Amino acid sequence: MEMTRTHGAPSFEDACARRGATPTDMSCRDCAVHSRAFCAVLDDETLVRLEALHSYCDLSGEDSLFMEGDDATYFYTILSGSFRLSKLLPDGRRQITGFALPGEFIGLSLGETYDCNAEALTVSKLCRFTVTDLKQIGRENPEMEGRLLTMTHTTLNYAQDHMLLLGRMNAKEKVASFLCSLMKRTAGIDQTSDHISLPMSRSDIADYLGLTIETVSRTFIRLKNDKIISLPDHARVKVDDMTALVSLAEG
Amino acid sequence: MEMTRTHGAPSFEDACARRGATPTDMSCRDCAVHSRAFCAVLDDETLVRLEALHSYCDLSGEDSLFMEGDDATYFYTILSGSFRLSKLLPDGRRQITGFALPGEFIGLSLGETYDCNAEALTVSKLCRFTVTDLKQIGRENPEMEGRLLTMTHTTLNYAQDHMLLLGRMNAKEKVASFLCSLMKRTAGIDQTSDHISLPMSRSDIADYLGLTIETVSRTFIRLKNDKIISLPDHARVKVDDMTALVSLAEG
DNA sequence: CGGGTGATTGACTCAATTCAATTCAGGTGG
DNA sequence: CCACCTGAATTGAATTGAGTCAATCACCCG
Repeated sequence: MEMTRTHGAPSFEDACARRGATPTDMSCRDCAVHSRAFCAVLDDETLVRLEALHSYCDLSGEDSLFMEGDDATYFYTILSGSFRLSKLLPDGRRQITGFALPGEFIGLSLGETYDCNAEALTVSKLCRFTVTDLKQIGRENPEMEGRLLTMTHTTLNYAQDHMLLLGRMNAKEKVASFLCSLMKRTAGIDQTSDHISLPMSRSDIADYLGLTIETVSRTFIRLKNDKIISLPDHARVKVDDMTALVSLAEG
Repeated sequence: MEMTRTHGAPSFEDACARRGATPTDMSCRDCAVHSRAFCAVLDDETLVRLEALHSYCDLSGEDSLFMEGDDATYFYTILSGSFRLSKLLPDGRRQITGFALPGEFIGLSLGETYDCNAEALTVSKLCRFTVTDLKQIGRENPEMEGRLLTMTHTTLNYAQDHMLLLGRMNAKEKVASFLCSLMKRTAGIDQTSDHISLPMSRSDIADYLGLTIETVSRTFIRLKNDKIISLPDHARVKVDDMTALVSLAEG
């Protein structure tokens, strides 16, 4: 599986272990992402139990959390940072199926193994449970499955919208749509004025939108020439004409 | 919303009502799709209750079951036939996000309204519950949410594989991949020898694969010229070189 | 046997890719 | 502090795979 190297995933599943799980004495109820996370529906008593079962895990940018086919040992909740989830073809072509943000979970899978690759985009902190523990908690707390269902369904909705983008939009619409969704999704988490910050590389954007890096680059320039956005630097975008951007994004 | 006409969805949500719900006296336990459906995990007592709550609904090919934005009144399980699920851009461009087969459910949504269009491909029979009743059953039967979670997760997995196809495969790989998945999915339901039957039109295949009908047509011919498939008629495909087809499909 | 729809085929176009420089930005060490 | 290095991003030129447009064909169905 060395073709993943070409996408810069230097380390493995146990980046966590290497860095050491760093339990803190903060309670689950006070966790910054509690209200957004799967555990939001659990009662206080269960939360206390969770505190005994969880461990933490820190990654820096480009670290791989797990790869498709690895044994699905842990279930993770993102505390801070962001992740890219991807699938690969045998020859290395990559499709990023989504970006995961704080509060969201990663690593839930149907079988024994993970079904996608997960890599940190930035310095990130995760809270993890073993899949075994998670299943046990689920059995004892039926409301949790409902919560996981809702969250999985939200992801499915994103996936379906993204299929429409991949299959039926042109480059300009794809980029506009990407910028709009990035704005919407990060709105609640880190409001950075009117600038959209891009935590991912051009290559990530390309593999998310089904384009090449060259086309992504050219499309940003075209949107700039159309006076719809400005590009203060590589990692930031300022929206100058929101109406035009949204109307492009809608198709 | 008249652009949907161009995709041949002549009727509305209440095709059901028009045709009349046709309750039979068959019990849920004896239902042909019971073991595959969401209700497989419910106990006998609950199944008896379901029998009082459900109604049936018949559609013929091209009938629309519901459209994106319609009030999500019913939750449906497919008893026979097949459906296409799609999303539209305002100008009518369409992406088919998936095909639904007997045993699978359609119509589960996060909000008050359906989030995609659902149309019958063939004569079809559905079993339906009101969303209100379904929620009630869910509250009383926690194992049902787990079942819905698994089924939704399966759909999400298909969606992620399909994103890889849409974003990163060429026409030949897309068509090969489509034929392989059709073979795999229908294997358990209606085994029709070594012929794959295509219940959907070229236009449906095109909108599923993110291609045009012309390209789909040309690609079938190219696969035929490569001696990988034969085309006895428009609605059927015979696989002559499975190895080559699979290796194309993998990318 | 005509009419109509869906599928195929052909000729041409073009949006996006490919390949090849070039520029830019951030980090390092003298 | 600046020259150098490296990987990422941009830019340019040439290519091409899939799309568009326009017939034509094949098959139902009345």
